[in-house]
Amino acid sequence: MLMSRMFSQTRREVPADADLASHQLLIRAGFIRPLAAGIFTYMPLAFRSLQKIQNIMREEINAIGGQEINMPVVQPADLWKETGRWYQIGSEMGRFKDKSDRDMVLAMTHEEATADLVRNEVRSYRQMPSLIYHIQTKWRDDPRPRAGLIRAREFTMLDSYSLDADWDGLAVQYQAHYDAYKRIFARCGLPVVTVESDSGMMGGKEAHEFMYLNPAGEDTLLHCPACGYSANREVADFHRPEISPEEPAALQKVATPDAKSIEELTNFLHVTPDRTAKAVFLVATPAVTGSEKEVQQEFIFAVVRGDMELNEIKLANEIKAMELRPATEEEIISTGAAPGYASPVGLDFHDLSQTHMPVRVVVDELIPSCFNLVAGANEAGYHLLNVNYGRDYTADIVADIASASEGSACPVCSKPMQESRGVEMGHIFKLGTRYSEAMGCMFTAEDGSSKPVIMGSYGIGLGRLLACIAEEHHDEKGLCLPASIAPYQVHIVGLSSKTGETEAAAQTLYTELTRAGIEVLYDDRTATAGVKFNDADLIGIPIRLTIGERGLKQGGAEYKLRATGESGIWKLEEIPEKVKVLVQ
RNA sequence: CGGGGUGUAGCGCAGUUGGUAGCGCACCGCGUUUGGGACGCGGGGGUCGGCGGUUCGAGUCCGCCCACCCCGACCA
Repeated sequence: MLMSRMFSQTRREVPADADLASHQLLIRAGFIRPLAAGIFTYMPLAFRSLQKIQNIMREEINAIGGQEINMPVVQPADLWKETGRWYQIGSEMGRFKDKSDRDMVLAMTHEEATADLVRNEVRSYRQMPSLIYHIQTKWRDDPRPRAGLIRAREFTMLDSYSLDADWDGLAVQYQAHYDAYKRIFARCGLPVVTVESDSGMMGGKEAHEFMYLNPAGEDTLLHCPACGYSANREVADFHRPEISPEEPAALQKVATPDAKSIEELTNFLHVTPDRTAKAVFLVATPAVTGSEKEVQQEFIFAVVRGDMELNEIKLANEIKAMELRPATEEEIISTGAAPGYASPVGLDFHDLSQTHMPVRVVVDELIPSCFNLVAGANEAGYHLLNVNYGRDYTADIVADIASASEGSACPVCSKPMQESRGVEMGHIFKLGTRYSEAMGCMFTAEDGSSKPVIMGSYGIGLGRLLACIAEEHHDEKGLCLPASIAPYQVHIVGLSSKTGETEAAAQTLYTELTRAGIEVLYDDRTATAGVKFNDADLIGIPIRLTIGERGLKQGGAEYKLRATGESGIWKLEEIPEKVKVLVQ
């Protein structure tokens, strides 16, 4: 490629609206251009890198038996109504009507399309195991796109779908993806860690995420250095501390004016947060499948120890809620509780005339083993001392609903865990029969019975991957993408000379390397050396070859490796061979 | 959706008490240059985010709206 003909231009200035290094550099180097919030054009350089990433993906997924297809982005809403996701998913889903007023969906993911395909194609256990995949556009109208390609609204995803006749088969394909994904990230030069995760809107049994550790990440991970346990905070388990027994003391009401928060309360009473109970109020919408009818919301009265945070994901999973939102002050009062001074003590939740909503009390599993906690008195300005679970109140559910945090005891080995931030690069799900049952994907088993197909789904976001690779591989001068995914392998910087000999030598080298099958970006512009060098650093092609009088005098070209800075002289005739060795 | 910020040339920005809109880079022409973002001369480029209001007069003051960015809520 001649740089004088390249469509994209580099920029000297840092774009004013980009914060993250990857975002700034991808724009400055001319890889991407924004069209709207979270919507980008991939320019020729990014397009080439993405194609290389795609080819790595194809090789790895084909190697585990994948067959590439291409499913539509625009889909009839009927499919999504069948699985219930039309109703479960909110404004994140792109919806519109076609000319005959039919509800349509912009695909966020392709489980429905896959299930529809499967129910029409798969009849027999003999057709499985099977694995189909595509690399396709997704639309997710994120409430807050940010960080350039890392959190976009429109993006390309590799998503594959495994089909099995039994659970053992799913386990095999799940593990195959786990391994293939690790190879994909390794080949792209991106370090990732795997963690147990929540299955979120996908549903299903088991899930893992592939995380790129980076402070800019939006997920919080817990990792045990001692035994290797790692999980997303959304689902991370932890050992609750041992509580030394105490004699339950008599309840005592004390005035605690203006002590609405745990911090104010502990300061006022001179106790530590672990001696208090924290009440959190939420309104839950129960999960539904495939039905449009109104569902009864319920009021959730959640209690965790004062030094811990409620984990809404765990809670939602525990009570099988589709959606949780904070309760309003009116709703809290209607249960008889006093906002800021609330506890389940002394409340009767059976009278629904006030709340119009059933109430469930859910307490964290640590609470029943605690003694003499401080809790709200359900009267503004007062708390109760010596509240004991069992004696003073009970719960409908006792469960793990608290978040693990830095230092929490590992659920496996009880050693303290560490917290870190990560970007979700890939997510794999054991869907099981969540979609096949809802959409009637049945096959005839060996014994003649009819059974639902057992599915798995697996995804990697391509743009996010490119952005994180850029995040990992850059310096103050620009990008230095790994050779496996760099848009070109060699960047020839052709300097000008009075005699024209450097131009001629650069042109010859360009032709020769291209003929040898090497991808070359040749800077043939009439710009000054500084401009060319700076652009080469910014774009970050792995091997830079400078053709100038200085090098030609020594019988060759100066090479410089972008990633390491290693440099020297290569004789012109040996360049193709040297390059081939390096980019392998 | 809540909080904060920014919208002026392709990019980065300035624009005072309200008085016909500027700088740097980029771009075009000519010339001189040519090893780390050259120089001279000349030139083109604007619905000052939009609509409405105040005013003799609005980039500037007021109101509403929109877009983009950041924090939070949210998020496979």
